[in-house]
Amino acid sequence: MKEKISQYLSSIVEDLSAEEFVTLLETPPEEEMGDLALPCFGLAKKMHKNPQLIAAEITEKLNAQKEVLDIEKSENAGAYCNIYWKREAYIKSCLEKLQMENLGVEQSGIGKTICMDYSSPNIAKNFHVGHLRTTIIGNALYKIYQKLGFDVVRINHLGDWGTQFGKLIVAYKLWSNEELVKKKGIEELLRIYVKFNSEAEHNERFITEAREWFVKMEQNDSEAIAIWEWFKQISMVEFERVYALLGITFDSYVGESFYRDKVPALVEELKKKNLLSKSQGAQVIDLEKYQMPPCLITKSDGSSIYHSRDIAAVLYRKEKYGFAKCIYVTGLEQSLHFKQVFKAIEVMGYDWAEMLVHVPYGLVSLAGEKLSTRNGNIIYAEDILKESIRRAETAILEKNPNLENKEAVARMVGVGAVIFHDLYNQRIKNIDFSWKDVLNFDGTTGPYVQYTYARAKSVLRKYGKTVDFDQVDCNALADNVSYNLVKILSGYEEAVKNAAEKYEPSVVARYIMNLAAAFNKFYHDCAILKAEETVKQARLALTELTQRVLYDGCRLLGLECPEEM
RNA sequence: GCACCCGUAGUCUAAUGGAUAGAACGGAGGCCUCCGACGCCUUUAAUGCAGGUUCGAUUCCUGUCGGGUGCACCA
Repeated sequence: MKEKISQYLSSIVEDLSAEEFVTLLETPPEEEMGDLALPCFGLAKKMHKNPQLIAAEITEKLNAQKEVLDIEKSENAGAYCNIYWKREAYIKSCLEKLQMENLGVEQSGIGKTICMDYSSPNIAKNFHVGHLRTTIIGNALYKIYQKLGFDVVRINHLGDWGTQFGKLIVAYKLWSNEELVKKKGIEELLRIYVKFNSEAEHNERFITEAREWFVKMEQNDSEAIAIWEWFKQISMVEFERVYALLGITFDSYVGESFYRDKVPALVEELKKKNLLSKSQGAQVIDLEKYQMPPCLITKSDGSSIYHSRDIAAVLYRKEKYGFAKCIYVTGLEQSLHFKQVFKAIEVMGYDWAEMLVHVPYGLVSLAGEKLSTRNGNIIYAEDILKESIRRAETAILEKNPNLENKEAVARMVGVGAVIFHDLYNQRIKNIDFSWKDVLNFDGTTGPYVQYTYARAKSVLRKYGKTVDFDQVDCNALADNVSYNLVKILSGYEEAVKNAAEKYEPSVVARYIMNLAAAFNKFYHDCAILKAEETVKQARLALTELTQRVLYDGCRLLGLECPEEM
């Protein structure tokens, strides 16, 4: 319908195409101002006329074409030209679109592959509140791209290689043993890692030894590798528990260690392309031209480093998956690292360097302090999720004690609260972790959305029959409250596209929130089952579609929706 | 020192360069004989500062102040 208007506008205004009008037309800030607005400031320049005059003229012309354009009326307000749809026609087209495949969302990504690198926790460390962000944001983006038809490869690029494991081996040999690690698992690994770091502060020798052990690992020393593999297994068990709670899976767990034997080839390639220079014993790519510190490829002891492993990884991925885009979801503090890696790919002559995207998120702090394993300023992901589930259980016992599958519902609601809390604001914002905020179930929260869904489902259950869309009289939804709900529903596709374009799941989270709020108002103001038959059918149809979009949108974020709660 | 990110009600935050800056939490008050009150309604309060570009700036540019982060052998 908007296209039709744009077509017409371009026919009466010389210098502007229909496409330009589509981008020019905006949604008015207030409901009373109509459904579509054309600001005429820009036209004033081209036409050398007063913008208010132009708006008045266009308004008049639109009004003369009301029938053809499916509009109720057009009104002039200052330099704006406000357009009101014929509600019945508009509602009809919205409802039809939402009944289409994929809720009317165009699958523009079909045939294209996106690699997504997210979560990627470090082996031998606990999965904490910081890892939760990359995991949740990454998962939401994965679902969003998948919805748009992209073929998405979910890669958990495990932090399972590097000097830190040398440290761990040294620490293990000095202060631990097989029995202790078997008994206490990751807790013990963490204990000796912390001890190593504090001891190393006064003793340089420890660091040297750790580097030596890492060199041994890179040379496939059997003892070093055996210990490393054992530690890795212990960690994976813990990570999987968290992923299971979140309901998140990956397509590949190929971590950093996988690329250790691919760095020599990278070094050769760089040498051939004359990009490698020696600096203080290390081999680097000089990036001074680009106002960046050099990109380290091998350390002075010859071992690889995360820059080189990341470069090797992206070359491998391009070869294996032929991605149209490779997305990295990590903390903002790694911005420089990815700038260097992407630039390295570019100077190596790969034109697909522009397909690499860093999607950063803000830092998580605790009580205003940086998270730190060493001094215990840390909260574990599993504890947060479990506490939230407990909190949901308490709420259920209080509000709906007869509910069946309490445990399953408590998990959906508790986990949903944590996920939604992480996705509702722009990812770039820093978060100071607060139990109170995470465990809040009122207002703009996951449980609010889930509750709304359960409410809609409850109405449909009471009705008992399948909603018949052919019976719908769109005039019955022309009141302001219902109409507003229809308008929001029709914005689903745009929200999903927008989120994908900006790598920003919060766009979907906010959309879902708006939708839930609009439905709650509708539910409050418009009796559904008690309305007279024609109106009832129309309202049921609206309830059905709302419920579908809520469900689908929640799925995109990683939230599950219980039928009852 | 250099670079990057962020400054909006008491708090946490939204706003493709557009109309009266929109929510939530908190505070004050109201709505369950009525489809689920984890809901709805009313009320309270904000763009760090100074310039610039523009018909129009929360948004873009410059400077400044405040907070966060990063600057090669950790990831």
